[in-house]
Amino acid sequence: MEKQKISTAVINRLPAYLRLFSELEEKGVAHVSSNEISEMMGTTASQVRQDFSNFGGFGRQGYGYDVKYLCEQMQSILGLDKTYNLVIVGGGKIGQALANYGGYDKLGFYIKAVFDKEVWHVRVPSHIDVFDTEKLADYTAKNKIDIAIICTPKEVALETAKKIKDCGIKAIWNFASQEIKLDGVHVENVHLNESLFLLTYKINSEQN
Amino acid sequence: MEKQKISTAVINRLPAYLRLFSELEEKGVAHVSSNEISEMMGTTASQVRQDFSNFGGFGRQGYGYDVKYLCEQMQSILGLDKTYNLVIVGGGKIGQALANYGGYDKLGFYIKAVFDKEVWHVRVPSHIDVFDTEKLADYTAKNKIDIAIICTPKEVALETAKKIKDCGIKAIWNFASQEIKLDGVHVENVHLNESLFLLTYKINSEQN
DNA sequence: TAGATTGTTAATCGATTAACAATC
DNA sequence: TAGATTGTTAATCGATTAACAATC
Repeated sequence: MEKQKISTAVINRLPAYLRLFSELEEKGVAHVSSNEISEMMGTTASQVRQDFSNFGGFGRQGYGYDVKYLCEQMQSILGLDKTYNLVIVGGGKIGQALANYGGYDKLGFYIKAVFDKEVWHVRVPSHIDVFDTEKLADYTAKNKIDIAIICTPKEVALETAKKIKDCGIKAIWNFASQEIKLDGVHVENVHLNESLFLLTYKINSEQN
Repeated sequence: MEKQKISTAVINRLPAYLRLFSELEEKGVAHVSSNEISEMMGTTASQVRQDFSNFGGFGRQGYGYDVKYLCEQMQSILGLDKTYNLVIVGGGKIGQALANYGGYDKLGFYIKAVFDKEVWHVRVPSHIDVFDTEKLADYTAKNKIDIAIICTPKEVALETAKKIKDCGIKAIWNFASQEIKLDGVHVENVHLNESLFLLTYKINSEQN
C-alpha cells in the first residue's frame, strides 16, 4: 500500500483547479484540453498534465478532459463530496463574522456551535448554539465534530488548540495570528495579516 | 539601477520572520543566531542566511543578529513603517466584519469608508463613513486612499476591481472568491475557501 | 587571540517545462 | 485513417541545503 506523497506545490493548486472547472461546468463547457486549462490558469499545459498524473490522469488522448468528471474528481480529492460539522472556539469579532456569514452551509460545512468565555457577548443566528468554553469537551463527546475554528486572541490560541485536540477533534482552521503546529491534528493557519503585509510589500517594492 | 528580483518563495516568508522577531523583541531577547531562528521557524540556518542576504545581510559574524534591528528591517521591507488609508467596497457580512474588527488601526491601516449599493444595510463604527458605491470616484478624488478592500459578491468583483483601478487606487485586497488579476494594480487575493479546502484535503488523505 | 557565526559560493534536491511515443 | 491530445520520460530551471573562507 504505497501512498505516494504528493507535493504541496501540487496540492495548493487543487482548489484553483476546482474553481476553474466549476466555472466551466456552469458555462456548459463539455471538455477542455490541458492547453486551454493552462491558458486560463496562467501556467503551462505540461504542468496541468503533470499535476493530474499525480492522481492517475483524468483525460483521453485526442479529446482532452471531461469538465464534469474533472469537477467530480477535484471535489472528491479535496474531500468536498462529504459534509463536515464545525464548531467555532472564540466568539469575538472574527468568530461571529464566520458564524453569521452563512455561506458555508451550501458547501457542506455546518457550523453547529460557538464556544466563548462570555456567552452573553456572542450574537449568532439562532440555529447555532452558544456555550461556555468549559463545555467544549462535553459537547464534542455527544456530537461528532470534524473541524474546530480557532478565533480566540492569539495569547490563548495554542492552549485552545491543545484542548481541541484532547477533545478528539482531528482538524483545526486557525484564524488567530499565532502559528499553530500540533502533532496528530491537521491544522490550516489563515494569517490574514500576512496577506495584507505581502500587499504593502508589493506597494513599496513597485515591482508589478 | 539594477533591482534584483527577489523570489516569491523568499517574500512569502518575510511576514513569518517579522512575527517571530516581534515575539522575541517582546520577550526581551537581544540577539539570535541564524541557527536559533531556523529552529524556531522549522527551517534551516542556511535558508535564513540565504533569505537575509537577498537584502544585503543583517548580521555580524560571531554575534548573530540584533533582534531590534531585525524587526526594524523587516517592517521597513514590508512597508509597515508607513501608514495606509483604506476603503472597503462591499458592505456585506465580510465587509462589516473587517470594518468592525478594529485591529488594523494599531498596525497603521486606517479604514476610512465603506461603499455599498445599499448604505442603509451597513452597520459600522461611527468613525467610518458609509457611502453609495456610486460615490467612490468622488471620494477618492478628494481623499488619498492607498488600498481598497473588495468584499463584494464574486459576480461583480472583477468590474469592481476595474472601477477601483480607474479611481487611481494602486492596491487591492480581495476577499471575493473570484481571482483578480489586473495590470497596474497590486492585488492580493485572500480565498478563505481554498484554505478550508486544503484542510479537508488533509483530513481525507490522512498524511499528517 | 580563539570561538562563533556570518555572507556567499558550490552542490543537491525538487519542481517546472519540454519532448515524444502512445492512443483515443 | 489522420489529427489531436494525452500521460510520461527526459531536460531545465530554480530553490534549498551544505560547505567554508571571511571576520566580528
